[in-house]
Amino acid sequence: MASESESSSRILGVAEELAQRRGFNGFSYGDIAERLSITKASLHYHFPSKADLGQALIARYRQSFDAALHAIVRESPDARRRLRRYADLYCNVLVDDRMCLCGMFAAEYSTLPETMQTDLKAFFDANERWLSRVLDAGRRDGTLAFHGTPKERAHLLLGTLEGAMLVARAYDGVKRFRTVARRALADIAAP
Amino acid sequence: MASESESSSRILGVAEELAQRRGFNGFSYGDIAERLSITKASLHYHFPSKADLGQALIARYRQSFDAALHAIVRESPDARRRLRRYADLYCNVLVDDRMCLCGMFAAEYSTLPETMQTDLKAFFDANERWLSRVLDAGRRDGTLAFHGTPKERAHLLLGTLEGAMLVARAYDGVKRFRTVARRALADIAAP
DNA sequence: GTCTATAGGTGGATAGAC
DNA sequence: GTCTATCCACCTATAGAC
Repeated sequence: MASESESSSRILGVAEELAQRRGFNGFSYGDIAERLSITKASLHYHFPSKADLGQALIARYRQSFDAALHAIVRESPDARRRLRRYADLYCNVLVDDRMCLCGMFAAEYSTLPETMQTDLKAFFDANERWLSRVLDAGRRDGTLAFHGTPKERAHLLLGTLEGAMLVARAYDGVKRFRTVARRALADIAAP
Repeated sequence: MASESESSSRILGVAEELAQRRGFNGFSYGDIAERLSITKASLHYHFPSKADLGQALIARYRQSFDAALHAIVRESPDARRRLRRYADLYCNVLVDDRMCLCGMFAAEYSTLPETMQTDLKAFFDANERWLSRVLDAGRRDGTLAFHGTPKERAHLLLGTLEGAMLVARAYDGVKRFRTVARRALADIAAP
């Protein structure tokens, strides 16, 4: 893993914002260059092809997501609290008028380079493994109650949050998202 | 409402497929022209700008969706059965390796022309009105059971189905979608 | 309605100087 | 690492002949 130069991480920050707001096919090297007041050629020095840039975006996003998940486990012992904080991660993205990076890339899936497709699935897999464990533990200790396997529930919950986010963005609807997310979590809380 | 020429509807058919698979920013007049063995200039005769094409796509999609919803109401009196058939609409899109047209456009929302944004919201509004009514009726006659308002539930259900679709497509996962959709519907079936 | 031809712009990407 | 300059492919869109 290359230790990131400051230039690279500034580039990734701008690219991430654009990708989350407009999609991978919705921004160009020109857009990034303009915002950073550098040239497109300089960008190609750091990320030779757009596929490289996209892969770096997913890697970075995943790292920060993983860190957030670890923090949740460390700081919140209760399963319901963990899920609420998980949903808050999505919410914080939405208030900044962004879509989840990987949800956005999922929409564009068939147009992405293979490397990005592979890393994208790995991101979702990691999310679902984490959710599965939290759901399983919560049901065992009696704080959660739901039908089906934890894995199935994890699929459902991930889909619900991504989908609620997707639709809410068209309505500038952070409030809408919050209501839906709370409802979804309340449904699996033990009575 | 212009009665559609045969050329126009053939163009829309191809454009719809491309839009559902690759997104509005993921296909071009050139792609359509190639598949229909005509020139790009001919396409511009029928749809002067890409915004016009996009608007026509949403209008057409909404018409066929509305027709399907009416058919469901006509043929299925039971609320649970109606919801199952509603989910089947999504499933039939997915098996063709497509995403819901409007779910795809929702991802690209901020890059779309204003006219398309407006029509997109109207599509979701209509869907949620229909779902609300079905959910409300089902709870009244005792076939469904859920917390919160029918409108809230409609938001949740729509988000869940769109999101499950979004993620499932990355896994070539019709089966995955079906499982998630069944689970979501089972959650609101009366015991 | 469909064509040829073309305009005017932007996309990702590279060569080579500094 | 960043620049200028440039390549070539592709994009949406238009003019005008048939």
